[in-house]
Amino acid sequence: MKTNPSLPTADRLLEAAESLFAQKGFYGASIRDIAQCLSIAKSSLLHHYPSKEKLYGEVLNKIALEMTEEVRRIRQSVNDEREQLRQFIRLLWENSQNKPNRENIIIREMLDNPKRADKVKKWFFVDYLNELTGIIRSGQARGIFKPVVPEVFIFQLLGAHRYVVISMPTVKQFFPAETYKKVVSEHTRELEAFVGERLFVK
Amino acid sequence: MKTNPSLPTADRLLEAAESLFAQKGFYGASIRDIAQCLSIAKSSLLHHYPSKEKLYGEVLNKIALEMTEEVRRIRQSVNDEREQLRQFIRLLWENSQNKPNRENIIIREMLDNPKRADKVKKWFFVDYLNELTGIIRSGQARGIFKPVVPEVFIFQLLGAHRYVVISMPTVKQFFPAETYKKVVSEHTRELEAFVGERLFVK
DNA sequence: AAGTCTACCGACCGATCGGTAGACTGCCTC
DNA sequence: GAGGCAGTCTACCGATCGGTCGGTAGACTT
Repeated sequence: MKTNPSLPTADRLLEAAESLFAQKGFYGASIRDIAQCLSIAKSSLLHHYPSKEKLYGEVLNKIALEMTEEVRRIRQSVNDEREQLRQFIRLLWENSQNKPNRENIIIREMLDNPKRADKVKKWFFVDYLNELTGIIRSGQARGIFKPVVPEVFIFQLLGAHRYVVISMPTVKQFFPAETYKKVVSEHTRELEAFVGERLFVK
Repeated sequence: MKTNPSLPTADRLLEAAESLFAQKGFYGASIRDIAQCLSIAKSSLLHHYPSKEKLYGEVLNKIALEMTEEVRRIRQSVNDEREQLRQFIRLLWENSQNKPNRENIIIREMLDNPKRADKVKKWFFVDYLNELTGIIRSGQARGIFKPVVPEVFIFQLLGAHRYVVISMPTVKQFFPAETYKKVVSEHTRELEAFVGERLFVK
């Protein structure tokens, strides 16, 4: 794992932590390994982040802020909610290519959250989800979306996408190469068809 | 964590292991804790399963066999592929209620698999997935299903379901109680609508 | 020049990890 | 009754975990 050497140490640690937490999960990744990515001592990491939990929290927080901001930008740049969703699906796909760690960490967080969550007042991704359900509600108010339950629809859309993304390495390994190619090329098309048929009023 | 005391120790260990691996993942769960669920010593566990990896593998294998068998039974009991899929969705929902550990373990396995998989000849869930894509292919051959890519469709369907299931605890905690109720009550209805609109030829 | 701050280090801590060795116990078989 | 075997135990191992400690080098302030 390489990090950008021109960044401050604290930011490079966030990068390395994001990558290792994504690969191995909270328990599987050790702060020694994370520090080792920058060739610094573990105690130096603990100088920047007082505990492993805090470091993990900062990683989640950074991801959640970035993702929320991305959706807000889409909502501001276009008015039509149908186009907002199309752009959102494109964004999902781009991020799964450019920032593949995100999907892994988010899903791991959902799995581990019930055991850690009592310490957290507000969950990292509430804002993000509210932005997304906001798009649905707004479209429904204008009569161009069917009356689905916004939360269900968004969770299913995100699930359909993220599950495919985290499945990719497995598909690549255990299924024919042709199958893998088809999954990659047809995935977003299918997502768009799902949204179009299930949500958009004809 | 309680296990059924009338079962052989080896089976009770599988039960306990399934539960703990589901909750904490492979690294987060310790064989000490698993043995403690039965109030036996850790070395007694290692008498039944020679290593943590082997135990984990047995858990996965058992789950995969059960799930594959469930789908096979559906395929044998009804002929119409549309009805097979409807029953499969019902099965997904029932299992998410009765055997909530499964979804967690499967998703954790997909996340961790790339790092562990080199030791495995054949992936645990290949048969299961082939049964499911088989339903799609069979329906397409009979002209009652649209020409989607079977693998993409199945992965998206499974993803839409499993993501919602693993999100439930989080939704319950950070969203209004009413939202949680709506997600529970509308989830399978939405899945059925997804299949109906996206797959079935009208 | 003295004091202060940031960044970093190696040494060390208690706890826990997965796994091993050897002894004991009760049951079945010869 | 002897021997084997399955199942369980206590005791222990080396490795690694997250975290603390005292201290150092250098930049900046006053």
